[in-house]
Amino acid sequence: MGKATIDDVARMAGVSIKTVSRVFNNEPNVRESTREKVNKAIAELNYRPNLSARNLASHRSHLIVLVYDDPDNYELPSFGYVIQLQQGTLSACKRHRHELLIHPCDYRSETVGEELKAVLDQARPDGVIIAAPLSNMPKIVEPIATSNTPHVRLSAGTTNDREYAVATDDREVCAEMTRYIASLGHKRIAFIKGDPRHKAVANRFEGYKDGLADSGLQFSEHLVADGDNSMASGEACAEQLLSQEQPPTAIFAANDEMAVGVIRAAARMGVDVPGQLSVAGYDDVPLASQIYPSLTTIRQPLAEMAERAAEAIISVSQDEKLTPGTDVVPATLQIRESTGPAPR
Amino acid sequence: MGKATIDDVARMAGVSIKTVSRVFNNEPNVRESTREKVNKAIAELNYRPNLSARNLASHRSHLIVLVYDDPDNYELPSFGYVIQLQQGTLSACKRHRHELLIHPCDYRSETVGEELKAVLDQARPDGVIIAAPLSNMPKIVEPIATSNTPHVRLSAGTTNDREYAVATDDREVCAEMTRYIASLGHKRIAFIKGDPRHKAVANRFEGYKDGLADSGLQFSEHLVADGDNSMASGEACAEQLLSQEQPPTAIFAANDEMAVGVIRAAARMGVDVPGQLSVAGYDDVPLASQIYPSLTTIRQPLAEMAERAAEAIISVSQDEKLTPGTDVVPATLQIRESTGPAPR
DNA sequence: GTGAAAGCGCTAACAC
DNA sequence: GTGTTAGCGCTTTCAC
Repeated sequence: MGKATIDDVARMAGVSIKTVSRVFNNEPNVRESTREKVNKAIAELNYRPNLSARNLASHRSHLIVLVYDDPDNYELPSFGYVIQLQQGTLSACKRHRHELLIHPCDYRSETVGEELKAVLDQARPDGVIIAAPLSNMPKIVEPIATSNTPHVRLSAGTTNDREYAVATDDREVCAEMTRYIASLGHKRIAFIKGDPRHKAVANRFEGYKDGLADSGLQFSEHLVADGDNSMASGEACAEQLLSQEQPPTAIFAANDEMAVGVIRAAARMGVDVPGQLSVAGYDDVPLASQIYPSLTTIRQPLAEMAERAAEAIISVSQDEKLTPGTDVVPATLQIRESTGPAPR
Repeated sequence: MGKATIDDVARMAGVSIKTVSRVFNNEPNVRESTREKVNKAIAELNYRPNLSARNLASHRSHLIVLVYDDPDNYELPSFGYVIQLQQGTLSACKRHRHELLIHPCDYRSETVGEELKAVLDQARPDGVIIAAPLSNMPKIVEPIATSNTPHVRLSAGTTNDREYAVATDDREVCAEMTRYIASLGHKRIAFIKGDPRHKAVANRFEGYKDGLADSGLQFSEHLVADGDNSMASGEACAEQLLSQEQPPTAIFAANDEMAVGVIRAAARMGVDVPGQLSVAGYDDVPLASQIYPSLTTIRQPLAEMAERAAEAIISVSQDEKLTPGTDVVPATLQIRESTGPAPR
């Protein structure tokens, strides 16, 4: 009655439980005829090994935990973010008969670290996938890392060469965005750099320079400002850039937060976006499509990234350690209202 | 290091493991001073019981499975549905230290029943929450029922008196909507029925008739059209209804998709909404608040329904059986722009 | 190739 | 009140 145990199968097939275990786990050293007998019994009894028993004995849970920012704090547009992450993870899970446990968390909470530790200690998942922006928060990542659970960070700004991560080809797609802006007729395209500690952000700056070169535009230090990834820094940089004698007609910020800061600064200064100033960001955070004007930005292929992360975890749970390095998945432009033809 | 076991705690507190178990599970018959000693050791070692071991020994997994229609098959509007279900379930889970395993499924798949059985046999969750429309499909519900796992169906059209379920008062709220429309002065209020296979939809029609009666209006077959839940069918029905000699001044559709179809048809026919025609729907899909004019509709409290279902499962996993019956969570009218005073 | 025995970390049933 | 003894259903180790 759906409750067949390994003993039932062993009895029915006339072998020991160990042999059943071997067959089910595709281990070698089983005679073909024995394997068939066992498989027949498994099918007949509709046997499914009890996950808990398996986990307890083998330290493998066939469980993956997905950690992301609680959409409770947002509105509809962020739902797509969550669903994509889930779908990507699930497709890998289904393929390998793993289960997905979701764990949205509020990074503002004091106890979020404790909470995560509790989940990992209790459920002992085979691995954890940490979505951006949480993947960049020590408060989140550290408890997971110290719990010794294999984990994959998605689009982590900083990468540790000893870990495996999944990210997008920041440099290439930033070059593409820059070329797109140039194609609208802009000649003075500024860039706001992000926190220099984030390696990814450095790549974005390189991409911007590549794009300028590709478009036959001159790079100028006057069109570069140093932000720190915060909205406030975006505002400050925008003010600085726009109060020059030859202000830019477009500003490309290394992340959406800063880009939103630019839009706010422009509004305050009476600069029309996109009429007088085009603005672009990076990440396609939910807010990007909510503000007015909606933000042209770069969108990461979340489902595919999550899927790769899950695959990595699953493949490793059968062997040893996640091989260090970063898997790169291409990102795409999301053209919205904040960019338009150059003025005049 | 985060791997403290019950033995470690027992040793540290100078008691037996059974006493630790008792303390952790809040069982009675432990002297207060002992309890304190143990709790101190638990805190010091940061002890978390291993879920698998617990499950194996107690047949309680502290896991809830949420089953819903795979949003892969849909578009953005359905995401809110999924997120609400998840959030409702999660808030009950967090409160009781349970974990949530999600299982979207494609009801079109041949093997969906097998798949569900496999999940339940392996993970042995404390319970399963089945969201509509899957909660109405024998193909989905039956494998779960026969697996003997406690399950709660959300908004199931048909209910079995031996089971516990959570639903909305479709009929009552539809009567309420009808009365509301009548209160605006409308005398000819039409109704568009949905797919007849959905029992819930039949209830909506009954509610419409109740509402007419309550308002002293005559029911007329000429004011009823048969849709199939699609937007296209809403358009077709609207055309049919509006081209009568005595066209209705209000149309209440059994779901939002069809109501949106009505609005589109009206726009095409040059009928002003709500000036000449009031329109109402059911479900409060995201699109309802996005279109112009925004749609007056009925909102199901999905998160709350899921939360109740989870609470029921959790409370029962500590005792015996889900008490049969249907918990009714009231749906509410969302009055927006598409309804207004009757013309003239 | 196959099986017997020993546990994984917990809870249940029953002592004391 | 508290501890002891058995398992839960598997995998692991190691013997055969």
